[in-house]
Amino acid sequence: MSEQTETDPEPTAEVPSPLLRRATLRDVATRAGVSTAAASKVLRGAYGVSPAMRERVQEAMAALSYRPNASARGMRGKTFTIGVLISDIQNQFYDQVMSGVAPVFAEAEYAVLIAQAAPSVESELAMVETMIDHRMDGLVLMTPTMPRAEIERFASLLPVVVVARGGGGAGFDTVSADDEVGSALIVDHLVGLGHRSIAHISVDSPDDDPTLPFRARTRGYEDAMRRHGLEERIDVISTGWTQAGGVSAAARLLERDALPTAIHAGADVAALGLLGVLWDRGVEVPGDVSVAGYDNSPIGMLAPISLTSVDQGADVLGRRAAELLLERIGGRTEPRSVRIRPTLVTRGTTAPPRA
Amino acid sequence: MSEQTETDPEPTAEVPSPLLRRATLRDVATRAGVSTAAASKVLRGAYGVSPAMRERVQEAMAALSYRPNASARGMRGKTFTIGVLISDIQNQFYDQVMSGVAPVFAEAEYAVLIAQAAPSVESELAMVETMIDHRMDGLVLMTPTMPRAEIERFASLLPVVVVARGGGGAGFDTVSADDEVGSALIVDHLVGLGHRSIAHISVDSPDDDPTLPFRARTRGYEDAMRRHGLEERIDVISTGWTQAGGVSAAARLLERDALPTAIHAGADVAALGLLGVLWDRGVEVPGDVSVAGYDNSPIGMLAPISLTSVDQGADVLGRRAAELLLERIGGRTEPRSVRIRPTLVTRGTTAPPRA
DNA sequence: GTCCACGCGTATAACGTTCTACGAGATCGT
DNA sequence: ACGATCTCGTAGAACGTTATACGCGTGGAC
Repeated sequence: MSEQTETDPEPTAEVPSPLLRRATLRDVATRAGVSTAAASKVLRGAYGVSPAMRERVQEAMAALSYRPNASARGMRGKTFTIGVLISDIQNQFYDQVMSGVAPVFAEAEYAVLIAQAAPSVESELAMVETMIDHRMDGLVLMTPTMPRAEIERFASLLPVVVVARGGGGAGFDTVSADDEVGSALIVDHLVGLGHRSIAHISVDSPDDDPTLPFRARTRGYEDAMRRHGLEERIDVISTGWTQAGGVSAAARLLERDALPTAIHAGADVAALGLLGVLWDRGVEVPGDVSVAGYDNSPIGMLAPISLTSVDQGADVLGRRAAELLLERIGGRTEPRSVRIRPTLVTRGTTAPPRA
Repeated sequence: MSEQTETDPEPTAEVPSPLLRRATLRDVATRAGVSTAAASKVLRGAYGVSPAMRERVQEAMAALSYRPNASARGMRGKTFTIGVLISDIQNQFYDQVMSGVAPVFAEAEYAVLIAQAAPSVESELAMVETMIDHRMDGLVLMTPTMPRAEIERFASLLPVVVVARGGGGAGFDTVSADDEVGSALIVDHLVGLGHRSIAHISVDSPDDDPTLPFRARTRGYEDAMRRHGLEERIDVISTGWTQAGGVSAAARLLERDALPTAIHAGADVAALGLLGVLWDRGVEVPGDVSVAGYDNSPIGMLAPISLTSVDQGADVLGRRAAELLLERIGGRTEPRSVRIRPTLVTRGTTAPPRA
């Protein structure tokens, strides 16, 4: 609307109608008495700047509280922004992962923006496309359920790291806890307590990609059962790893003549839904039935719940993922695959079966 | 966490493509045999396109699976992207709000990206700046704790709607539940049960802006106490509305000679932390002390917790916020302020005091 | 027949960066 | 003394859109 005067006495008492009029690199350059190219060099820490010039430009930037326009940057160079895809933001696990991710990118001066996907492959794909539209410099995908081919396709466009879905990839990195091992930890623990009738809640999905967490954990459960000579007792209930999934699993179990003596719920959220129903029906935990979750979420630690679970080391997962992504942005192309060994956390919901 | 193993799968067959080579509007135009200006018109649904041309261009877009470059768009026009600031992503309340926000923007063909702030004003400011750097078309701020002047400043740059922090604003809209009323609902409920000794957990913060939720809820508590002639019994413990805040509030209370007969925890998360300690110490709830939360989060509904709480209508809050933001983007400048009446949800953690 | 409005397209200048050239001095080896 | 080299700085062309300003037929009104 009106022209900008540098000798503006009072910092605008009026409403600034020129939507989004922030200082630009050209403003900085003008104020510092150099070319925009020079200002850009200072901004990027590029070669060819004298200490004197750097000083002046930085001063001008501070004085104008200059902030680089990410859109403009995205047109030619980098945006210094990382995109994170989270499907189930409810799940505290991802929040814990983020607490590992955030400081690494903050340290490297990358901004982080999160895209929340609805629980469907289409939504995941759409959100990833959106992040690419915004020219993010790299992507962290939290337990994507999309086909691996799609992940490869994205990875051919920009650096990608997948968290909590193992198996490695040709063009991207993966960071995950070993779900088969974690699942076996639970079975071993329950068998060690004397259980033989152990049910497992899995996810009802047509996708049988072996790297999907629920496939891996179910495989770990089945292998462990076989290893203990309990092949006949393998008992998988496929609903879903949500609170609702736990509720319907409980309903199915309660329809039977007898409950199993232990349930490996696959995820804490599912265990919570399951526990809610059991408690309501007066089923005693761990008296009548032992219950184990997976993820070691903060809620499960609460005294009245005290859920036995498996810790995936979420923050470590997040930190390693961020580090790998930075490496990839730095130019590495050989894929890497980090696998963390999960640990069992024994609490009050598991105990020996009633004699 | 235990140590991890790192394996490197077979090296990449090849580096797939020149990073980020997607179809551009020019490609579309060439394929359709028109100018880029024409293609742009079709893309934006602007005036001056014949049905035939529209047809051909749309066909070309589909064939090339064209996606507009948000960075380029951001340089001149809009990015069709909304930014959401969430401070405490742990808190399920915001997830519920998002479930109201998302469909509205999806319908209007806006993408939504989330910035997660650490719990500090500096972090909030930095994340908002980041979103402006990316030339978002509008911002939804979830319970920002930054000074109102800062919000006004941002609102002078782009459309802003504030959720769950009331009071209205000069240059932005607000959508919130009435915290004073909600807080009074709890006090009335407890007094109705016969309680007279009712403590309240608030937030330890130097900021006394009356629109901050914790100020409003504490005000509501105090007013209600006065209204019931319990002015002398006003008892505010300022720690924080987090699980940890609940834990330290519990510690402070247990140091005393006698516990209050009821506690208005201010937030479900704080109530959970509080409950954990009480349960551990063998304090019976609601026998020895009644506890009420605020937010009506899914965890509190779980049978063994069964937390009395206040429902803010999170999804309605989210939907209205999104609608208001779209209006603002559409050109409205008069501020609007939506206030929702919260409702009490009575559950198992509140009961009459022991005679 | 002229005039003008209208419908439909195109040409082109931004937008704010990055980055490749390139030039002007200063420094240096011989 | 004289190129060769290095250091520090500038010019200017992208990048992919949007939006303004035109141009050019058509056809209706007079």
